[in-house]
Amino acid sequence: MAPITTIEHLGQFEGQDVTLRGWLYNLRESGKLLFPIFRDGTGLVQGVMFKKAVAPEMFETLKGLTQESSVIIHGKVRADQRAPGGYELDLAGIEVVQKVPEETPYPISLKDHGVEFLMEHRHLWLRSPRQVAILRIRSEIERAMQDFFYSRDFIRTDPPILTPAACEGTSTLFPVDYFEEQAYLTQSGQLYIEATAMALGKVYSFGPTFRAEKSKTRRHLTEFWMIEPEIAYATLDDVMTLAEDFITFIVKRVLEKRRHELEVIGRDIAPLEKIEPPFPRVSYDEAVKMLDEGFAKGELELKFEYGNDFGSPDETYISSKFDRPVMIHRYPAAVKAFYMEPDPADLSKALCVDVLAPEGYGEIIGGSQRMGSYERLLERIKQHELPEEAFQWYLDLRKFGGVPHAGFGMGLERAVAWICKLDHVRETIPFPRTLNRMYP
RNA sequence: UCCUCAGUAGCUCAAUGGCAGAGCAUUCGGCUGUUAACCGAAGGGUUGUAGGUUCGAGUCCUACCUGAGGAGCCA
Repeated sequence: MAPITTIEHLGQFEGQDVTLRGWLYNLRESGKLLFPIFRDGTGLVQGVMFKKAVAPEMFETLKGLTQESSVIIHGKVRADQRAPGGYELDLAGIEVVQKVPEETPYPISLKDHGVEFLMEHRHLWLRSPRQVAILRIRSEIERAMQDFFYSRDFIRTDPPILTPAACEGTSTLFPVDYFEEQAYLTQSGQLYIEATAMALGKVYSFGPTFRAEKSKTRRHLTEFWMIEPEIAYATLDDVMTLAEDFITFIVKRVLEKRRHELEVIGRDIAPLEKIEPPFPRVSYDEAVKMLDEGFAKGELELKFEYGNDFGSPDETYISSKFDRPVMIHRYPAAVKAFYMEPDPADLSKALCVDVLAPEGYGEIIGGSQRMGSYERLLERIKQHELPEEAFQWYLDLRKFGGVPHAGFGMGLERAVAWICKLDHVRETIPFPRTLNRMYP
């Protein structure tokens, strides 16, 4: 019995008989010759079957096979200049595991399809080479992120998904009936990992988060994955440097391990190769100057009003001026979250940072130094009309050995979309949840 | 919530207000090196829904439904 292997490892078996287990991706025929293309999740390989080389039933079996039928194939690996992957398989045998019925052919043909159709068949769309490549890159990024934090002695702590109260207002939360009580799906693990950071020093969390915003753009999902480090005795500068090293580490890992997948999706890797520290650090005030200049030159349609948060077009404009991620820091406290520490040099500003990805992908990281003072935090909670009782535990962190601490959160799907240069974040996650879609 | 665009065969799209079509997919036939193979044939339609204008509506008008991506908000 020939050894079982996968398409990505075929090169190790040149000249030998092997067994592959996968699916029929396409079938071309030319008279007495059949050219099936198989896929197995690791790649594509073309098989060749001459009518005279095999039993007549074998030839007819393959000839009648339909797209995406599952098959186990046996054949000899042969290097071939004409093959895109460098190898072909001279077929000796084929076992059909399940044949796709002719009356219900596989719906996703090799031609173009529209977004709605593909999303309706997401469970099958995932099989296409492009989607497989993207998910392999996503997996590599997930692994790289965690390798990065483990190599720096962070401990992973998992915050709850079900939470008792809103941390920034209820309008963007999904309510859940929790027995007799109202609960919500978390929109960030940050507040909880501030607590675990006080227990363990350097921690991170990685998990799903939920936003009920009615946003329908290429940058939004209602369910997305976020990785959040939180560090005791850290300042804004510390997390800005950490974010820079973090992004660089991830990009380098993808370039190292998933170069083939980047090729499959047609990603130009030159911009990724430029990702090196230091990243430009631009204060809010400096960024506003850039926007004013942009408006004066006619490169921006609307005049930016000082004190506002940046909109999407503003972020795109600023990031377009740099060839690597740009870190914008010290926004007006009024437009940022209640838990951010004020800048001692200008109390109207918050010690916070947004990292904007290059190539128009917008914000991928948001971080800050957290409020240290019990009294000031309590005042902010009251100002924002948040339920004080629900935040008692959070206030406790400032009462029992409070220390300066800081952290950030990165939206995984936006990072993957940028690294893969995708048009839409929906392709970065197996089953995207958007404003108008929960199926499949 | 607002703005813009789109909905015709299983899929991707055509059709000046005048006979609803092509490519792919499926089925049948042909081809010994095909690269989204190619060549020939067949089957396949409640033109998103409901009204309206008209001799006549896929096409024009109104409302609604569904979807898309942009604003706001955000990672």
